[in-house]
Amino acid sequence: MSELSPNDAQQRLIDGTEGIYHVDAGAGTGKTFTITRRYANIVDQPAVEPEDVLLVTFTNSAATEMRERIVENCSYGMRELADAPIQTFHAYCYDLLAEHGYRAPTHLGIDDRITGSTRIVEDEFVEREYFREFYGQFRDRHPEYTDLFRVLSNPLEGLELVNELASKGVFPTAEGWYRDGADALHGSFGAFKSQFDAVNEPRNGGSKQSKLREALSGFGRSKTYRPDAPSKTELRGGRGTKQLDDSVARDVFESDRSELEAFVHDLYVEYLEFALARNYLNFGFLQLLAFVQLCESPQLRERVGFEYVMVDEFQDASEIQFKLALLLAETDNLSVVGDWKQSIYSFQYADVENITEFETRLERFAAELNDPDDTRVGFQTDNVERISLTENYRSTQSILDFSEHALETPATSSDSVDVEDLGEVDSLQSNAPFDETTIEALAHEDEYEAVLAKVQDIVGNADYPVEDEDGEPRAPTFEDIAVLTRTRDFGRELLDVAGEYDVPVAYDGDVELFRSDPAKLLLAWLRIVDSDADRGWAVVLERASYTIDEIDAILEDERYPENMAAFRDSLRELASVGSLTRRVFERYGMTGEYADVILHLVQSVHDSTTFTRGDLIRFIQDGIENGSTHGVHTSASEDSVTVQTIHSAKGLEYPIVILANMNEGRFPPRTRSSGVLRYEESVGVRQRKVYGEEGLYPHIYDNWRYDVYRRCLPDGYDEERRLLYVAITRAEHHLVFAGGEKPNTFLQELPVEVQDGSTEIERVVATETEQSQLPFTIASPDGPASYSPHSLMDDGVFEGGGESVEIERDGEGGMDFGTQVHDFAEAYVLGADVTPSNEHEERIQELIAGLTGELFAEEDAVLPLEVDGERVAITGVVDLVHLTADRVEIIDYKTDGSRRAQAEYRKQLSVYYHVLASVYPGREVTTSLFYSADGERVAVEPLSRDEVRALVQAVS
DNA sequence: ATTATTACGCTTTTT
DNA sequence: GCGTAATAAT
Repeated sequence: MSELSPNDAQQRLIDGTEGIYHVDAGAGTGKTFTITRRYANIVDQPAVEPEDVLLVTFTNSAATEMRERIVENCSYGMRELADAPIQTFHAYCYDLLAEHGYRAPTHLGIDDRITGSTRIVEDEFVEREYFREFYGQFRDRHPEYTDLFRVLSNPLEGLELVNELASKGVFPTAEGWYRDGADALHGSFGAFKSQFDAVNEPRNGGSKQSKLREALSGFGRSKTYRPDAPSKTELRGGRGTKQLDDSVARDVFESDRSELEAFVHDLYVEYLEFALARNYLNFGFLQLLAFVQLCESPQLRERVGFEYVMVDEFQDASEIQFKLALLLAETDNLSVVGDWKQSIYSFQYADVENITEFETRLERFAAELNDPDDTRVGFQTDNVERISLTENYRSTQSILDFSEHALETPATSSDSVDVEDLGEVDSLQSNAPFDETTIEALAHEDEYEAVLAKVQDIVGNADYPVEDEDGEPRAPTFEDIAVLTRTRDFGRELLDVAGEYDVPVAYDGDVELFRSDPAKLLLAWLRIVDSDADRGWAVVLERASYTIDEIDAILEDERYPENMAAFRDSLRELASVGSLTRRVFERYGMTGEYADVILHLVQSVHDSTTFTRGDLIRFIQDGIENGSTHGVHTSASEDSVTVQTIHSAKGLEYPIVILANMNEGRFPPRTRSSGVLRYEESVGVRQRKVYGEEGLYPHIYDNWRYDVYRRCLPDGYDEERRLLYVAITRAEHHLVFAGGEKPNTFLQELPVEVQDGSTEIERVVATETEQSQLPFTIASPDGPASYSPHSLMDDGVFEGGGESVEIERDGEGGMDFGTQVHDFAEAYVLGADVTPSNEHEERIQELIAGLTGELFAEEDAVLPLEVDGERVAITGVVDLVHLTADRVEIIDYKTDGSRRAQAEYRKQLSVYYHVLASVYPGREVTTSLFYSADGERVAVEPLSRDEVRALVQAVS
């Protein structure tokens, strides 16, 4: 945000430090700017210290940014604000419990304590492992719930339900439910009935059936209900009936759920006890216990309560977080700042009604929190001042005007938006220096290619002007463009295709860790160690460049390569999966970020449970299947297009946004609605499936009541429209919508003409100049002046470092054996008609045959280095450079006799590594040695630039 | 114009 | 198993 002085609305908020404020801060309206000024204004009062002001954000990075920007704007320095409560709800709750939460579990009747050693489980997959273990014990302890265990085929749904309840402030106690939790679990017929009535109203002035009746047209299709269920006709009435009978509502709502409720209670409280006994808390429990501790102790509220509470990004808050804010507010100096139109995190329990229904929820929650003997919210809640920030500092007016269409566009052909129900949309006014915006849409069956072609069309094109530093128009570069997508998969695919054409594209976001090479290899070795499983050996052998025929033969005879079998045996002797993991990664020289994160995960799971190899196998398989993601740092290269999900682009801005993947398929997902267990405020806790009576109906039946009531719950496309809105409002100057073979209704209905995309992509060629970017000078490495890998092979003596080392040979082919093999390899890559004359050459041939993409051999693989315009020679030549869309593999052939000189090879490969890494930014560069004696490929970890530089300088 | 039935594609997002 | 588009039936 570049504005220097606040506008009127911002100023009102900055100055209005006292009282309750509900701020509608639209996209790009200088929200952070205003909040930091307001904060500065508050703490600059003589009677107010930073510790009196709670400023809540939803990410740690947002908290850090806030803190930094506040320092710029107020009289306090970074040191004085270092401990100021500018943090996330989770971080605040953690601190609160660490200091005051010792007895928190006892308020729920749980005899346990929170201590300094209580950890937070941040990784959801690690927590799932814990939960699985808990669930196993729970099952054994509760034979009375056999029917529910059989219904709940996926135990993790239990965890999901527990987290959902925790996010809404529904907590168990040892004996029952905390405060009014029991009511919450039952739901309220009145609330349900009004939802029922709303969807059961006939449409088109009575000529058309209600939404509810239409939604139930498939009632009972492909499922079996218990015999007491009504038939489809009984439920809906005959053809021509317009709505369901009123009595259905009561029939659906009232059913005996006592067993389910008891089950949910026991599962919930016993899992909480399990976690506490294991000394860990998840994010939900963290907030749960902080809430309970605050609720139960007026003294604590007195002590930690804040004179001022501000919540940023309030549309991301869950119900429990709203309530926590109320408990922490000592006075009515409470302000919430957010934009309901950007609420896209419902799967993370964000509750958009916190902000759309702020005033009524505030009153209701305050009333619920207050007891006759304990006033927890001690201020008036009926005097809320609303401020709307509408001056936009990001986008052109064309884009801002267009963005409103997102909220009104139908998502499917049968969908319609009721503008009345929409909520208040305060139109934004642009501040852009010029508005030469293009808004266009394209669809092409080769969507990836079409998007990349569009990127190339835009870059350098004066028809797509963006702003330079002085606010003047300039032609765009790759960096100005962001491709936003709904799914990670699309982004990753686009990255692959971009690699094929050398279009500079970088993916920004988490990666699917378990689908990476290190994870797959680890899984393979685990399977080998466990049971010599074929699908383990196949992966390992393939990695070692055995051909399919060879692999088949080896698996058939179970005659595994000796060195591999020996490695397997050594793994079998290891006691822990942690050390096994480390050994596997060591063997392959995998020391990168991926391997580190996997090792860390394995160890964190292993530390606190009895984790076997079998468990680890399942853990990784799970990760692969579910595509579990983890933050792994990928270095951003220079001028390149950013690809990211819309969710991760929230809060960011780009001159040009291409919103891709606008294809059929519902989004965002609604996993919670399809689960077996579900909680909804109006109807309470419900189960979708029920079990037939023992002996009579041996199958699992669907619960017809569930099928009806779920059609009464709000189930629109509002969040999907908001996602669209968020994507559009990221754009400063230009917008492109892109779809594939089957564009979705959004793409068809938005007021923009959809053109046929072009797929003509110009291949980008790496330029010579990039090769001169290495900032260090290369001198001859040590060793004889004419040294090369070949010379080593030729005479078998390496004279580096002043001492001669005799290379041992198996006597397979005389002194120039290595040269022959290399000559064969080079001829083979260059397309000469050669046949292998020994098994070394055969293995190299197989290695090369298995590589797709471009291959550079021998002399072609030499990369001249230029430093300050001077050509610098490197002695030695790598044997093979293998180029694919996303990888550069540098491979040097060795027979087995040369292992002694590995340090030297490493140095040489490292130089190539850095050269190629700068020539092909964005691709993964690997260095390895291929041993033709056993067909094994060994990864070599390249030295860092500093290490190479130090070595080179030491020699020269 | 409205309602009923069938065919088909997809298993998504992340503090 | 679910929702949607396409198609058939009234």
